[in-house]
Amino acid sequence: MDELDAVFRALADGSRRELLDRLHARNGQTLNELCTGLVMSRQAVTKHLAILEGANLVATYWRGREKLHFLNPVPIHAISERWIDKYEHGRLRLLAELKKNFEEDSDG
Amino acid sequence: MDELDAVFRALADGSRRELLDRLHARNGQTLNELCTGLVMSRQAVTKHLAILEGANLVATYWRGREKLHFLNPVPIHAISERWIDKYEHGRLRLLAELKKNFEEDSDG
DNA sequence: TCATTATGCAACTATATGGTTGCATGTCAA
DNA sequence: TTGACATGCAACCATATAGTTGCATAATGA
Repeated sequence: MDELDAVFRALADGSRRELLDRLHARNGQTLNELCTGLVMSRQAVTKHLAILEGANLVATYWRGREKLHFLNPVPIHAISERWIDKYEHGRLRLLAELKKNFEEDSDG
Repeated sequence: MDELDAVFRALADGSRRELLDRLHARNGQTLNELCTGLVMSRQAVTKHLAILEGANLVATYWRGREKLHFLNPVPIHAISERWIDKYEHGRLRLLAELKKNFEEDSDG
């Protein structure tokens, strides 16, 4: 369960989700490439990427002096399967409960 | 997109995910019921529930002096559809890219 | 060789976060 | 009516987080 926690925490930040989106759009980018167009400093991006790496969402390897970043979709698949699906299954039932509750509420 | 951010942030904390799990197990619990068995104070639970409410993950209504909490599955469905699915679709391709990259790496 | 480029490391800062405690308010039931 | 119960509100605290700046290191290429 601790792996899930790292992933959820990593995904909590919008800048990190944007970095993932950029890698999703074009995989294997260098740090500098990922920095272009962002308002924050390179160091800030480095830190975000380190957190994504720590959550196994990004894998890296060195090509000369460049560090290439690759998206690893496995942890996202994991939270989808192990956590989100649980809520999706009972979704219509839960919605019905909510609705019923609000109806009772407005009835008095 | 700001709604997604609130949901991701709300889900980042393990205590909050546990509260959602408890409501998923039994919907409509009062604050006191949700507190039982947890190590933190009632006030801490209140704050967590407020954050979940702020992200629309939990809906509440009053019955006398008791506050009932209901799970709202819609935001979880939303992040699943609007964010996670995007990564799930290209998942095998992304994995293949990762694998290929590591093979090239070990080749030299 | 040497300047340039790509990145890392460390120290520092401001604010967000998760938690606490104490007291107030409103509802229920004897 | 009054005490107990369920919850809210506010102040406070320690730590985590997101960001910065400055300097160091290593690869590239002219």
